[in-house]
Amino acid sequence: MSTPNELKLENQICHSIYSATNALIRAYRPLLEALDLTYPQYLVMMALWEEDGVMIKRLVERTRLDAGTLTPILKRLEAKGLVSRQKSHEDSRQKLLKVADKGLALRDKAAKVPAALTCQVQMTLEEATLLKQLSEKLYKQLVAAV
Amino acid sequence: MSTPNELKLENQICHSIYSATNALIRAYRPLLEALDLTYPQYLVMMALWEEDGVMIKRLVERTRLDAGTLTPILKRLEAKGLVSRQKSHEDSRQKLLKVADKGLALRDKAAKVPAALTCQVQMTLEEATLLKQLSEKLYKQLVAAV
DNA sequence: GTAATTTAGTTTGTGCGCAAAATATTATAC
DNA sequence: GTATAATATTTTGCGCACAAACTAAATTAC
Repeated sequence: MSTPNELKLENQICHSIYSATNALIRAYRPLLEALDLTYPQYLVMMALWEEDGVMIKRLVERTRLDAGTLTPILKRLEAKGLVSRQKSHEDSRQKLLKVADKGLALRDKAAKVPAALTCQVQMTLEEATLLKQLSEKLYKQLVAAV
Repeated sequence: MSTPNELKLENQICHSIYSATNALIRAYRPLLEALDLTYPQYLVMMALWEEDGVMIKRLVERTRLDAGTLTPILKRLEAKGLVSRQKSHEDSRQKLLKVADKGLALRDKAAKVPAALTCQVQMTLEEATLLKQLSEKLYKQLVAAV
């Protein structure tokens, strides 16, 4: 018996998305190295640059990383002096995150990253937008399916 | 100065793809647990079910995982008795991979996974196909951009 | 035929990604 | 007001993902 079609690699949507994502993170790496950030760290910084002074719970929502993943990332960002973590006074279970001066200074450098990455991808704006929309749809359905 | 648009999370294509991929792997997890496989291990098994008796180099091409990632995955598959690894006689740098009986038996169980996963995603065939095509395009451009 | 290069695969070290368990604090029940 | 449950975060353990360094074998210079 030969391989059924649905088990053929070339028919796996997940394989395509999976390898595209890995390739994307790999493409970000040399660009982010200049900022001494990994991609997930960069995600967290973007979330905080846009909305500062939030709790971890909020970052979980925004970055879509889970809490167990965020804790060590935030510790590393704190160790680099980019972010501060302090107990909330209202609710001491929570931790308040703030971008430090050094973290804010990094934003200008970071602003060059998206364009540099885009250069490596010759997709039209329509294609890129469509890819984003479809990915969003997939994400939301999978999260809802729980 | 507020966050420039290109640094806003909602404008990050990569964030969408990244979180969609993570959600996808998470959705596969309970289905693959029944086979005692992780998603990358499942990828490797699919590659081997379809084309058996190959070298690692060939698996790197097919699965798009790198050699340093594959080595420990293949060791785990061997430890589970699903795959054998033996030195090639023609070229003893290479290792010949073969699906073991137990690995072949797993294919029938695995055949049910794709349909089960599809149930969680309410996308049309057109959307799914488009997502796959766009992911492929992105992957190929990023790999070529090196 | 030996030195230099290339190739196939492994090892090492760091950082996720996440399930499950643990900790600590707050809210709810009664 | 104390037991119980819920919430926020951390910890633990395992399996990638991958760059860089390494090992061993085969090619190629010459």
